[in-house]
Amino acid sequence: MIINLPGGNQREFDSEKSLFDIANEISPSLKKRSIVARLNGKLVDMDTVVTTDSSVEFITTDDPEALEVLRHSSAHLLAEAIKTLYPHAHFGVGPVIEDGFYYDIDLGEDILSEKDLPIIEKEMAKIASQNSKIEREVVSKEQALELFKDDPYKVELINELPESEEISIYKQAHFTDLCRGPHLPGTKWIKNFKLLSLAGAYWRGNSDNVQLTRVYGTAFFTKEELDEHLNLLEERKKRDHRKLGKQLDLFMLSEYGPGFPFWLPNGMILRRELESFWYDVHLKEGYKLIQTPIMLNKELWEISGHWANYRENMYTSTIDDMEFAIKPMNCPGGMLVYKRDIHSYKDFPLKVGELGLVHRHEASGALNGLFRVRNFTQDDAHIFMTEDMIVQEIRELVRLFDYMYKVFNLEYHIELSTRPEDKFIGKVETWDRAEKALADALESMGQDYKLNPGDGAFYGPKLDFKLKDSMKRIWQCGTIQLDMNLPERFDLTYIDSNGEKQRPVMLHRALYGSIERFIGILIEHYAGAFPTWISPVQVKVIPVNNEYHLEYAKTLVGELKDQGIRVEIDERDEKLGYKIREAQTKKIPYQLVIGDKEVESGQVNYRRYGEQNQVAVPTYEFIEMILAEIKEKK
RNA sequence: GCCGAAAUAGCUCAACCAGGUAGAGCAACUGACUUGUAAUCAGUAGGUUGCGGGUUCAAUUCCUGCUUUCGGCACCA
Repeated sequence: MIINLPGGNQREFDSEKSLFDIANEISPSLKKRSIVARLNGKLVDMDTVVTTDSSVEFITTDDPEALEVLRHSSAHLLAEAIKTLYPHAHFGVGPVIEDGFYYDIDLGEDILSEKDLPIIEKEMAKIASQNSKIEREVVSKEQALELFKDDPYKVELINELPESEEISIYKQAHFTDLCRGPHLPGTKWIKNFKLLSLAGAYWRGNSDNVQLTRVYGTAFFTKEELDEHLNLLEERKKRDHRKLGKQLDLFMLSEYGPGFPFWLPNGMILRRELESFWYDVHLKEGYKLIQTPIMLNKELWEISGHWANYRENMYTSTIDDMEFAIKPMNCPGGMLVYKRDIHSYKDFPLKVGELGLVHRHEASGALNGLFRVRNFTQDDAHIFMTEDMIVQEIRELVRLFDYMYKVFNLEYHIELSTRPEDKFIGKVETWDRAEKALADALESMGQDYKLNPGDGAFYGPKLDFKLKDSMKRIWQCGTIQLDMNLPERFDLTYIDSNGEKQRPVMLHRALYGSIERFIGILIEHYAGAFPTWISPVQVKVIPVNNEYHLEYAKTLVGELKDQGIRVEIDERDEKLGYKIREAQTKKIPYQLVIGDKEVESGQVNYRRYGEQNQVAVPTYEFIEMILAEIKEKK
């Protein structure tokens, strides 16, 4: 039997051997470090016996796959501990997730609270220290059903496994789980783990099903890595935009309006900067700007289809015996504007933008700071054109989006969502053409994207721009959606070169997505230390001694204000250190300390936020520098 | 919406487990100090303990309904 190893090496063995033995033959230390192995491309347990010529790659603790195995086995260990403490517990699923693992558990009448987590952890550690072997066994469906007959969730899973699939179970000490594997050779590897949180989670992710208790945890091979991860979690909490929003006086929320954010003066500056940037860019790009009403007659929403499809999320009001709805989207209003005029193919592409305030009644449990609110401003635009313009327009948009996101140093990836399986309107051929147009545009630019089959809106395929925040959550911000529905429903037309009426193609697109959410992401992205151009206060002037330096400081503030720089002076009778500390905690980009030296030389002494060194420059030089920085959006 | 947890001064938190009508730091205000890169000192004021109901001689504390927030789930045209 010949075993091919990575790097073109080969070993020959007379008889069948377990992967343990093979690793041992290569080197005892390899055996010690190996968690699982890739046998002919498939990850398997170390006690797997190899009988024929094969390729083998040992996965050691250094490989990323090993971490997943560790976490998967940690989930089993968690289950075993729970089973020990709560013998009546039934188990759902316990998979590995991005930063750890979880297990869904039915505890019957029992309720777990955070206080129980350390107790469970202790039990886990106790079991792990016994170093029981984790062993795989293949069973028939009947055996599996018999084995898990008291576990209703497992029975459900077993019954849904395809007949062709081999059913395996994993045994460790006093616990056996239905599992595909692979797993660690033994529980002794599980040393550095932590249970993090509890949550309710619907069985199989369906809200019609019962809710199980989900325990989240994480695990690493070394204590250092675990500590580092836990520190990271702490760090992320510090960046939480809700916390920073409070500290930096950006926005507030009130019980009187759950999900309706209030913008404070500092937050308004962020908004206004983002909005005026948006307006500038869009005017440059040839967009026309409009504003449509917040509230429109129910009949309009019947035409648009929102009344039938989106009513649950709409706020309504009856006025003069007529029913009105507050707009959850801007498009129907935009349609009315389009229909006001007769359009020619010569007008195309017609790009119409609107920063429109929409209201959506989101589920109470979904609300989350600025990330999920009930009223928000969409930076919407509708682009009307002929079908053969699609590829070119998409290219233009991807370029525009890329430019805007780069200004903020934001990472993103694009997803192409295609026709839903059953719920869609229009002809399949039209969908195919539209999807191809989107894909062609991306490919012609060499732009990578992920395919999201069946995830399109019912009215058309879309490109979503997903930004990653500091909590590693993915947020949909930008979106480009082809709409094959509204032009039809509103009977939009244009006159083609033959003088005949035609149906235009329409794109919806949003770049920030929602200004509120985008600001939330920026707060966390910058940890509240905004680049100068959007910073609510750009410069803080601090006189060393009011008696001698206040006058000069005030003159300086005047000069900066004349240049449009947002500057504040701290003229309180406090120690210098006190005022500096406050300027630092408010994360103001530049603090200028004005004392004798500056007054005498006509200079300023600045310190950039996040830096320790102080720089003395002539006032005009400082002004030139900061103006350039603002202009370049740094 | 669902599961679980929480709500005390403007902010961050204590007192609650074993009921006896709340305390600290920061911020605010007053005064003194007159300062060179992250907190000067002293004093003053600040609370219907989220809202309502119940148990009790007595409720911030125990029970309960509601509201909001947090962690998730579901949702997210």
